[in-house]
Amino acid sequence: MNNFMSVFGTEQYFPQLSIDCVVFGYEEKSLKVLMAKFKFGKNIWILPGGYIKQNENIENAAQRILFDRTGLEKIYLEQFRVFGSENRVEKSSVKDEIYDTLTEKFCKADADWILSRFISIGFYALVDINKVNLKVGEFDHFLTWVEVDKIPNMAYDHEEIIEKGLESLRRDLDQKLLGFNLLPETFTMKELLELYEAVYNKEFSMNNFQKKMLDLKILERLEKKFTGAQNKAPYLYRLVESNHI
Amino acid sequence: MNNFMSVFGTEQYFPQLSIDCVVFGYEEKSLKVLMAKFKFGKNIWILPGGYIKQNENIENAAQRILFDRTGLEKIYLEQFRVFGSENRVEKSSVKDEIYDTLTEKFCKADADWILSRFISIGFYALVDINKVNLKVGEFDHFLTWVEVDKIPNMAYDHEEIIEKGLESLRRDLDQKLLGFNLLPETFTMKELLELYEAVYNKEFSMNNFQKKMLDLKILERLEKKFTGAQNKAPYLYRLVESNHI
DNA sequence: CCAAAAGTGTTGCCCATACACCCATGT
DNA sequence: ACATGGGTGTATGGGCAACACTTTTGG
Repeated sequence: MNNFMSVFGTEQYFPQLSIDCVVFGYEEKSLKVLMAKFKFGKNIWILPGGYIKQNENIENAAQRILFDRTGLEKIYLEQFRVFGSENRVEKSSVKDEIYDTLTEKFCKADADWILSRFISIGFYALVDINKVNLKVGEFDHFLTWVEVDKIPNMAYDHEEIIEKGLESLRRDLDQKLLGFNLLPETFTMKELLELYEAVYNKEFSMNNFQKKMLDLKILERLEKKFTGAQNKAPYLYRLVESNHI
Repeated sequence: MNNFMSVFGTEQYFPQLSIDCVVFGYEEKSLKVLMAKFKFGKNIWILPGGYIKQNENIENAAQRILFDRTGLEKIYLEQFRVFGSENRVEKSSVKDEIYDTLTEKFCKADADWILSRFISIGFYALVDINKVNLKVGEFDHFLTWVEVDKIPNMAYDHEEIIEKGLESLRRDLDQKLLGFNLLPETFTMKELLELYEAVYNKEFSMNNFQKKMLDLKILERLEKKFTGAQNKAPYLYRLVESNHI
């Protein structure tokens, strides 16, 4: 194999620049983050990420990277920070562990490219977890959702990226009314409340929360949701069209 | 001159990745931004920027770039966004205007490197304008402060960068108590008020502002400042040490 | 004493919180 | 009828804005 030709196709990408995504989903009253078990090495967990093509803008690159993993288009995305300490990759144990495997699978040039020093643009994404169809990426063994308070040890600085992503989400959720991106089309007020409680890891009182939400005039009340439980049936709500972000 | 060797020294930097800084200063009741007249071409205005060395972290690179322009160390810096639409540089008229000049001054390889597609990390910086000693950078004809509401047409997407930088400053100023970075050590309450008015382009009432600031318990009252004016002399204040950011 | 501007006190409003209560649902 | 949880109304307190007032300064 020729050492000067990339098998992976590195020429089409920006060198030393990557995107890492903190994809948030909400399920069973918990806020979860999508992560991948790395295909090579042992027990290496990483965020879904990828590279930026030379003729692609950054947001589109992130959309493409996430479409490949989730099958979803037009995901809500927010750039929140750039990560690039000198030793994110080189000083990590991951590098030694996978260098040989990458050289075998691709070629030396690719392994060097992939394991050079990278600066990574952090995005967070909000998805309706029920609409996601997980599909592994080039370097993923499998993908899985993990609750934000049960994040395992992760490769490189990916734990820090999740942390800063969550901070940014907390800063923006209420201000920009982003929560609806994590829920299905219709939802009860209690489900919305529980989403907020999951994100902020703190309890809110139902009636005041309801008043605040209804005062915003962005929700339309639909029919009641009869669950068969012996109590008053809650109303379903939907975000009025013009307020979708 | 050898086309394969860089005169400018591009090998030491991350390719296609730059930093652009929106440096804010406050003077004569106005919020100002530092900008440079580009050394080549005609009437091209750019933000102070630069590149990231291979062995340097991002924040340090920004500090270095600004130290070179202002003589200040440990400037307050905040990364606020990445800019990288496909056509920031290529589609701009600036490219054609300066390509030949750059080829002459450096070499073709350098001109190509400098005018390739760049993704730029936007920082905003807050400085005490009186402490700044302006010094031109490699590509600057001269540097100057411009009021935020009098920004000229700028090269590439630098107007957008300033706009987003100002939005970020407005979001952070009060929350993170950053205003003091724009003022000298000691200041009157009115000066602080006027700084806020300049940043938010809106008036605040003196007594309520004063109450809010004093309630924060982060200011210590010093001696009065006698200006010779025939009115009550205002107190000087200083941010108490532990609250410096 | 007076004009100018600094600094303080008082009131009312809005919003978030806490508490109490009423309503629908299925057994 | 009643337990369960959804949904609404009312009082309380803190923070902010508007207004009125007192204090200091140099002429």
